[in-house]
Formats: sequence, C-alpha cells, structure tokens
Amino acid sequence: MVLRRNEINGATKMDLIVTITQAFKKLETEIRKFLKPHGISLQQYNVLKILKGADGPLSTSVIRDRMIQPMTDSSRLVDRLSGKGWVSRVACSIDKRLVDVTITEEGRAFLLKVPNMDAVIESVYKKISQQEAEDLNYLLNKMRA
Amino acid sequence: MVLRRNEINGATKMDLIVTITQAFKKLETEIRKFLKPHGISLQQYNVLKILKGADGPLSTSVIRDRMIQPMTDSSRLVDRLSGKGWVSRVACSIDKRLVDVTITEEGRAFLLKVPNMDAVIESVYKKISQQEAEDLNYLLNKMRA
DNA sequence: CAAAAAAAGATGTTATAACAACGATGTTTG
DNA sequence: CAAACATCGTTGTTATAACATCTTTTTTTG
Repeated sequence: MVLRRNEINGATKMDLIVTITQAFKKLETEIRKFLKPHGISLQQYNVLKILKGADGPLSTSVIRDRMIQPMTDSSRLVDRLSGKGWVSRVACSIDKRLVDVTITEEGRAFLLKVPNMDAVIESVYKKISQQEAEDLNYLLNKMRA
Repeated sequence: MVLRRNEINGATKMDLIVTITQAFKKLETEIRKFLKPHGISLQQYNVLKILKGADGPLSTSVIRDRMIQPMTDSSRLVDRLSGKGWVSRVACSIDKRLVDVTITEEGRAFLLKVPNMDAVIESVYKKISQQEAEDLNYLLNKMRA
C-alpha cells in the first residue's frame, strides 16, 4: 500500500508524541462517555470482560497482566468490583499468596446490559479504511516491539 | 511507500484500540519516569513549556486549548504551578473574567534544569524509521480528522 | 436597553492512579 | 535445611482528573 500524504510532511518523532496522545485521548473520552451511564469505569469494564472470558478464577496479578492498561493499583480495582457485587474473591488454596477472582452472576448480568461498543469504535475510526487501520496497527506494534 | 507486514494481518479496529492505548501508555510511562526526579508532572511541564513559548501572559482557557491533553481541571493545574512559584496569576484588566498567567523567572530557571527530552523520545521510537514515523503521524491525524 | 445566553475560572466532591512500604507466603540456592 | 530472595496482595499516602455547580463578567439578541 502506498501512503498518500501532503507534499510536505516534516513530522518529527516529537510530533508523534502529540499525535499519539491526542488519538488516545479522543478514544478514551469516547469510551468513557459511552460507559458512564452504566456506572462503570474503563478499567473496571476491562477487568470484567477479562474475567468473563476466562475459564475459571484469575489472580489479581494475572488480571493486571491481561489488562489493556496494566495498573499498579489492580488490588483496589478488584476491590471496587467486589464492592459492586460483580466479582467474588476467595483465597487460593494452592498458593496462599494468591486470590482467586471470579465474575459473579450479577457481573455477567451487568455485562449483558451494556450495549456492544462497536458503534463507538466505528465513530472514532470512521475516517480511516480497514487497510489503513491494519497499517496503523502494524506500525504501532513495530514501534513498541 | 509500501508497508511491509505479515502475510496474515487480520487486525480489526478493535485491535487498534488496544494498540493505540499501549503505545500511549508506554510513552506516558517513559516521560513520567523522566520527569519524576525533577518533581514535575507531565501536564505541569506541558503548561510551563507553553508559557515559556508564549509571547506574553495566557489565560487559563487558552493554556488548556494549547495543551497536548486538554483537561477540565486546568484551573487547579495552574494553581499548583503557582504554588511552586513557577507561574504568576494576575487578573486581566481588559476582560475581568480572565486570568493572565505568566511564567516566572523561577519557572524559567526550573525549565533550564530539566534536560532535553530527546533521548527519551528516541528510546521510545527507536524501532521505527523516520519515514515510518511520518506515516504513523499521517494515519493518526487522518483518523481523528 | 434589558433579559437571556455564553464564557471564564473557582471550588466541592468523588474516583482513580502512582508510589512506597509492609506482611505473608513461596522459591531458590549455598 | 536455612537464609536470602522473590512474589502477591493490602494498605497508607499523595497527586491528579472528571464532573457538576456556582459566581462573575461579557456577549448576544429581541
């Protein structure tokens, strides 16, 4: 694929910082606004989806590793989900350092109430083609390889 | 320029969410670690640089508009900078709703002590070429056009 | 001109994230 | 085996961001 761009494009890597930041912020804002009426944060939603997709219980640290944005504070993040009754925590019998976190029926029921996010994603990415999305993905992955 | 990628690349726009997020987070983390020993946050640093680059005073809302990550809470952000003595605030005589924010000599002196960030940026982007950086910039800008 | 609308910034509140330190448990290694 | 080390999760602390609301001031509009 041949990229078409302006005749003059002196974009530096410094410019890329600005561009990546703004692309991310726009994305984050849109998703946040989408989730807000449902009373759940981005990170909490991410964890809930991870647990829903898992076979059985996951430890807090495994959850953190699987998050799109791994965070140091995942313990309290699980705490908040537990407070809402969407996950349960049980001490792991094999390794007592671990905590087995499982999504509850209430958690599953909640996820069912949240509409599919496709429309949000499409609204953010509508300006680029599927091919361009793949190119972007390729370049961004190469960057942080 | 022809992008080379894996034979199979089924990256969806949903994948892009993950990729952009992780690219941004890596960037943010590196810059944060770089600034931390100097005792300034990303946003505060951004504002200080904006004020240094400005001719004269800027109002809080103009500062917000120029930030890489515009934030609702820019009032208190300027507050913190003021608390450190790096900016001064004076009521604007022309429009009394506005506050003229100016970088102080202490603020300028502080900026001089912070080393250039080029090395950090280079470390994050070293895996891609200048051409690829420009392509990325082009695609990301197109996306959010 | 006067009322309505908009804009700027301050502030209270709440949620969240980063960081460091800690205790408990598990693993490695001499 | 025992001591050093590593891992996991919790907790305290602090800084930050989002959001709503409010006052003041300016602009718009009928």
